[in-house]
Amino acid sequence: MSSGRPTIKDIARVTGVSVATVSRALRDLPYVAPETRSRVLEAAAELQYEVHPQASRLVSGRTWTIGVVAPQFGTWFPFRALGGINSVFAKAGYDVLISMMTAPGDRRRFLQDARSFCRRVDGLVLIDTFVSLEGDSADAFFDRPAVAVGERLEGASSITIDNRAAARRAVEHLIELGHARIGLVAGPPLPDLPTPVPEQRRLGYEDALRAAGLPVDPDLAVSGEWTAAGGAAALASLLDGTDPPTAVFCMSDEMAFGVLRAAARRGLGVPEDLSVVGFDDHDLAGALGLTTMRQAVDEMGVRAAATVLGLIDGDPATDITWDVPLLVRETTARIG
Amino acid sequence: MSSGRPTIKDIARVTGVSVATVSRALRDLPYVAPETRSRVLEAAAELQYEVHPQASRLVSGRTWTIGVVAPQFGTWFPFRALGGINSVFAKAGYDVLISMMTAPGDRRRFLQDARSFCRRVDGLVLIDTFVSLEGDSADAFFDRPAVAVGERLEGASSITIDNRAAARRAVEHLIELGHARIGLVAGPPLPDLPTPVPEQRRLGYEDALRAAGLPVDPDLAVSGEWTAAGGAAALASLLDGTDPPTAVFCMSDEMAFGVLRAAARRGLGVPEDLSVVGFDDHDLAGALGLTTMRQAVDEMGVRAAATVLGLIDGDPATDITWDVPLLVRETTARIG
DNA sequence: TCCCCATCTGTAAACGTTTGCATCCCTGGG
DNA sequence: CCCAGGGATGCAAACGTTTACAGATGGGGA
Repeated sequence: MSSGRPTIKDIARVTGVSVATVSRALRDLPYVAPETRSRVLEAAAELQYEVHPQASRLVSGRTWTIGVVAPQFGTWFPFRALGGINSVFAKAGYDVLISMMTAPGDRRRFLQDARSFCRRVDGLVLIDTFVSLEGDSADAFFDRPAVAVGERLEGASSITIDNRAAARRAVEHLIELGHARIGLVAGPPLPDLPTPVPEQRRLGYEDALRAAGLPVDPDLAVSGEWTAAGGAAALASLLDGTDPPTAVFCMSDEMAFGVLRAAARRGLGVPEDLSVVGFDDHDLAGALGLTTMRQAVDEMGVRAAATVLGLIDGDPATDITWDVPLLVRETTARIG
Repeated sequence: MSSGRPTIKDIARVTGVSVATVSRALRDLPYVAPETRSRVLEAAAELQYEVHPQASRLVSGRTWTIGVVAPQFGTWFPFRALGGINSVFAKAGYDVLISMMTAPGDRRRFLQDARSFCRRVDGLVLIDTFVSLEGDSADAFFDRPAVAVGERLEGASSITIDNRAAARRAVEHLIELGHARIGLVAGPPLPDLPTPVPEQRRLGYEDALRAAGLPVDPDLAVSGEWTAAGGAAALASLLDGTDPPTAVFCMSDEMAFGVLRAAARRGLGVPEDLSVVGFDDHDLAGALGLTTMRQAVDEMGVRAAATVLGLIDGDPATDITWDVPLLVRETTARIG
């Protein structure tokens, strides 16, 4: 009666041993005679047997699944990270379950479903989720090994960057090149995603100015959407002001791309007339020659995944701060 | 003895009914007295009960999980699609399991694991996977409702675009503007990913030229990597030839971005000196003013997901060809 | 009044594994 | 020759649901 997929029972019948022995043989457990084991494996191959995941999971308690939570604000960052994360887990034999927050309303839904989502997985990677700001809702995550990338999480591991220091470094670079009027192209706080990132980068910008004894001119800081179009609009308003900047720091590369484009349309040469530095090292940044702060997202993803694996094996929680080096390319130059 | 998470049994004990009744009440099945149902629901809420997915899946056979397979060649396309796909499934109560092919070797691994991957899911979305070219390995996918996006799949549903016609349309646009020497910035066939896409787009390019009575000059077709850098390199070699083109069609927007950049570095004005049309409608295309063929990836994803849901409900398989309209922006102009 | 049927509920057998425990056999040391 | 002990195996009870089936109750039509 082997109507459906073969089960462990079928193998037992064929080889003449008990299901227990088959189970042990298949999982390389000790106390199985070599000859028995090979007979079992042979039969399994013959029948094209594959373990029924649900059954195995029910009794063992392990799901062999990792949950990855990612927002879809800005497609670039989370997907890149996902690539790194996935490769590690695939190699380790884990399935990857994703939960993306596409629309604003998704965040509430996500937090509500968090408990049941966690129940399906052995571990979690939270990308830019900022659950730490959610109070008790976040508790759901803590009965599983979890690592947050982009935020520090009490009771879990984390991989973060120092946004403030990195932004400061970017602006220092411009100051070193002799710029004194430096604009800030800021992204707004995201609706529905309580991230401190924009604020941190703004503070870094101000830190650099103050440390150099330069004034912090509110007219030089404008914000637009976190997109190329937003960056273009921001630059336009910056250039329309009296006494426009000779350089700008953009909170993201995508915004910087918009700035580059807007500058070109106005006939402004980059970097001769305007220096631009971005943040991220977007896939296109290299090809477009954008000077930027490199966030090695895929490597961070790999590391996050490895950390989860470690936590599952009982390693203690760790907080890693990832380095964000300045990458000088062709959009910044000494003030002419 | 409720040490771990509460089970259906706990609810049964608390409310004084049998587990069968609890199960029925929780799932909104008929033949449960309204008063009983409300008592059960109350108790479930009280205990913070949640169904144990593995147990439920074991017996019912449904996993409430959808598998999404995506390559990570070019981060843009698959992630955009994933966003659309995910939103639909989340709403319908399905988990989304992903399998990404990050490195070349991943493809073989993926095909080997296909059978067991399929076993975990109720349905599949295959993004640019081109399993149809794999012979019997592809059979694994066919015992589950599946929809392929990007290729036509015998025995499954599909959502595709007509690459040849779209490419032809792009080139026709250039011809209509008076261009006669039109370059092709082609992407190479991908290692490890047997896709007919580059070939199709090349044929479309040639179709347009031939239909207009223009010669197909092999010197005008160069290929570079599927990246902005590749596009830049391709344009360089195109311009270094004798009798360079006045317009180029790029097989992807990312390549077109590189072309734009390379043109600017050479002091070539776009579109005055060179017209450029891309393919995809990348996130950045709008902000950069790139004329391109719009592939509405997220909508395709949404549609693919909805199709899978339909297949699960017993709908017949369908093949959808998605429209790819020309989007005229600012990188193409009448020759002159 | 009787019977039938619809509604409600409970019992128990699945689903396909894993795993604690018991059993048997065999070898080697005393 | 006996016994200890470990290797190899089997038995059966879980794991937490779903679901076929059977039983109980009550109301309405003949």
